[in-house]
Amino acid sequence: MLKFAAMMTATAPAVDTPSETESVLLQIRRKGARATPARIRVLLLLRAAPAALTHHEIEQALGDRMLDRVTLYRVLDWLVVRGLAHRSTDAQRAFRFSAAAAGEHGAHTHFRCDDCGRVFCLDSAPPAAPSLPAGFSLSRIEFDLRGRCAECARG
Amino acid sequence: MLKFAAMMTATAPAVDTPSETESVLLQIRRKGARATPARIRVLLLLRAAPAALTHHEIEQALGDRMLDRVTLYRVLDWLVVRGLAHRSTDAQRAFRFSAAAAGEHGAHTHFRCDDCGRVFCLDSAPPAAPSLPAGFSLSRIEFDLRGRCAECARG
DNA sequence: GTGGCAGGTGCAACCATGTTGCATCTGGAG
DNA sequence: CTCCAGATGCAACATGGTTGCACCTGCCAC
Ligand SMILES: [Mn+2]
Ligand SMILES: [Mn+2]
Ligand SMILES: [Zn+2]
Ligand SMILES: [Zn+2]
Repeated sequence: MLKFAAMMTATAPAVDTPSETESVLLQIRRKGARATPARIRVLLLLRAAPAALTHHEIEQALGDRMLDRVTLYRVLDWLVVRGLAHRSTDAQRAFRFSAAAAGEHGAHTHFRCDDCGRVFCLDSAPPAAPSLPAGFSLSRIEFDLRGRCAECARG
Repeated sequence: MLKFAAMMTATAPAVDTPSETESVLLQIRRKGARATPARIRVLLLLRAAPAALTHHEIEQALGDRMLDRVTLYRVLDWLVVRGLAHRSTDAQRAFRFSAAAAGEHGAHTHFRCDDCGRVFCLDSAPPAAPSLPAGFSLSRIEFDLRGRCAECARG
């Protein structure tokens, strides 16, 4: 599977432009918490990523300036609880994290690559819910498309 | 969460009637493999289960006649590879297994309880796929409804 | 029926992913 | 500048799943 470092340098502009950093810093402060380097760097990464990332991929991407493993888990949990990131579970039973688009809420469509395991967030709105058995209550719809991503299909 | 043993005795008829056993035995032999007690018992269980089960729940349900942990993993893998069972990943990042309905193929709708983690297979057909980015190839649609099941909503 | 053996099983060790407890450190309010 | 709630790092633990290898057994040939 593609290393995230390569993915980033290949497809994305510099991650920590002053404007992006400023935006992230405010996003964090607005939640009434400290804008620590750990949170800032991780949120910048997620916002620049073209797909949802695993804990491991984030570690790789942080490179030499690596955070403690546990701190990274805690930063990610914090981002999710505060609604700044999403967490989903991939086919390899690992969590994947993506930045929540500002103001975004509700259901949300994904494509998961069975080969490399990456999750791509699609724009198209998910379909409406069918009726459920009696007594069941619905809180959220997850509409996942599975197959191979362009990268993996090409290789 | 509800113990599977209780679930079974409460809702299902005897699991190993001669006809069911015979059917399962043939299903296995037709794949050109040995009909071992491990495979037979596990497949009977999956076919009788009202929802997708975790490795752990299957262990519990086997009770005193427990298989080795690893053997159970291998039996489940074998069933999945041969198309006799489905595997999905639940919100607690554990695999869940269900018997593949005979001759069934293609997409397939689920309800996952956020409380007890069980996966219920619904009958309704999933919606059609939206268009994908260039180069992506679709192999399967996963349409999951999340919320609380009747059991958990009541309690 | 009775071997023989490919395929299946058990056991021990291992790995990956995520969590908990606790001592230490620091962002940012005052 | 000081102070401390909140953030971090480190060690230990938990859970779910995998690998390696010796031993066992369903099932086919005879
Ligand atoms: Mn998403
Ligand atoms: Mn199913
Ligand atoms: Zn891929
Ligand atoms: Zn439930």
